[in-house]
Amino acid sequence: MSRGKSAPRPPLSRERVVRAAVEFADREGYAALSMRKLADELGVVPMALYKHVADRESLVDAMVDAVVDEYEPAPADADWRESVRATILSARRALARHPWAREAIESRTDRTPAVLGYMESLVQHFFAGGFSANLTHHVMHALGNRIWGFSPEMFNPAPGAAPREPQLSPEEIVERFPGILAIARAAHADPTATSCDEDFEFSFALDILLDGFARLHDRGWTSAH
Amino acid sequence: MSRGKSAPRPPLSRERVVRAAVEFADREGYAALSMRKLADELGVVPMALYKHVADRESLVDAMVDAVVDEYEPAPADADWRESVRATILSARRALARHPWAREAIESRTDRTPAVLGYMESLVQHFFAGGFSANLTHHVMHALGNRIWGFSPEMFNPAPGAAPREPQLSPEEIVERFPGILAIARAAHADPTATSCDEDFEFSFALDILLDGFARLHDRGWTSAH
DNA sequence: ACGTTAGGTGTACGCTGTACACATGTCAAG
DNA sequence: CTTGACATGTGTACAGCGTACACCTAACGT
Repeated sequence: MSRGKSAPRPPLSRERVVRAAVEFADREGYAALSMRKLADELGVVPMALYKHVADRESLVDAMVDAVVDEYEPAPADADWRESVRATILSARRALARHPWAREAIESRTDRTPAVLGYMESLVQHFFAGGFSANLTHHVMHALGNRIWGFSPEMFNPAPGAAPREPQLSPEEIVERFPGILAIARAAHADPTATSCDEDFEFSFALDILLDGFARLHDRGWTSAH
Repeated sequence: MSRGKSAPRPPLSRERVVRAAVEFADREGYAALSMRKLADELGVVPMALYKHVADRESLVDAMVDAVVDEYEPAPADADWRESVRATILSARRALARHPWAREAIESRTDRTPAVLGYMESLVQHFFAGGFSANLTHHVMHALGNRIWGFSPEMFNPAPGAAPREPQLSPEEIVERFPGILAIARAAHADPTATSCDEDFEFSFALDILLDGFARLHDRGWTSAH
């Protein structure tokens, strides 16, 4: 009799699971993502997911891979500096589309092949610019998580999170943290602005690092291990 | 009669709870810490903790505060650069004593007064060096999480964590990630060494940033907002 | 002597990841 | 056509989590 059931649900697949997870996290945030809610989303019982992903950890791995897949390659004619910069800013654009990816990436301990591939591409940009393996090693460390297009939020709390406590009165802030207050105001032409231009801050720090790399490279720097 | 009970347990207090939590995390790791296990540790029922801390989040806040309290002030006669460097390296030493603090700090969204006080002290070092509020704002962003004494682990997986999958064969690594392999080897005089000198990498990146800050400061740089 | 309160207890709820046994539907081999 | 294997989805169950809420008990100020 086949089945004229109400919902002729397409069969699951690893790819469908991962895509649904990405969309769910885009919509509801990383913290809201759970195996059970994702199963609900797919109209399926939680354990069904485990036929397609080993566990939650490897699902997140796959989600990160999906983000990395969105990175755009650097223009072919660029020098090392432009290549690295363009690649990292492309990562940053992908991150803007998937804000949860920051938390996901920070929580990873293992590197998937896709992730290693991305890091390899950065390394090759430095090599193409004549960087030694030694210097490249150190500059990759110095970039750190910045290769994923994010730097830690210094002043802006995570979006959508209300402070847990009243914390401090304005008077106390003025008295105890005048410096923080001053620099918070100094960054904005509009002194009532509440949030920083994160893109600017990101490029600012990135360029300082790239400048430093260039200088070390020019003078043939190497660590004296 | 009074009570000659077997365990004349000292009464709980917020400080005792926090200290026990710090010791537990030192010993068992951040992931292992739960309200229930901590209560066990203190010979008390889980809900008893809630008489002293509002919830798990504010317990972690207090734990981070405890770490920040261990930071040592910079020598009084140092210039801005030495002061900042010494302060941050002091934070790094505290982090070495409390490895869980990295995860804890990364998971914070609100800043406690103690945390703001630490940031304020850094800001004041820059001010004392003649930095404008504007430049100080940007350099604080550029430092990012580095002010807490850590940079992201690029290559070393979290200590004590076994890889979940065999991942890739050595042949595949050689073929697909020659650059990563090269830089992994280049950093160590001993090519069989498996881990990086994280302290070196940390200072390396920190000094590049401080160099950059000094240069911008010397030329009176300001963002053209 | 008595009401208030601070601190510890016990129970309970809803949430999480996932182990395990089971049902079903598809397909290859006999 | 039958049969057995395999892939896929289901259902139940368990241990763990944070924490709300009602309760008890001991100490203390009046």
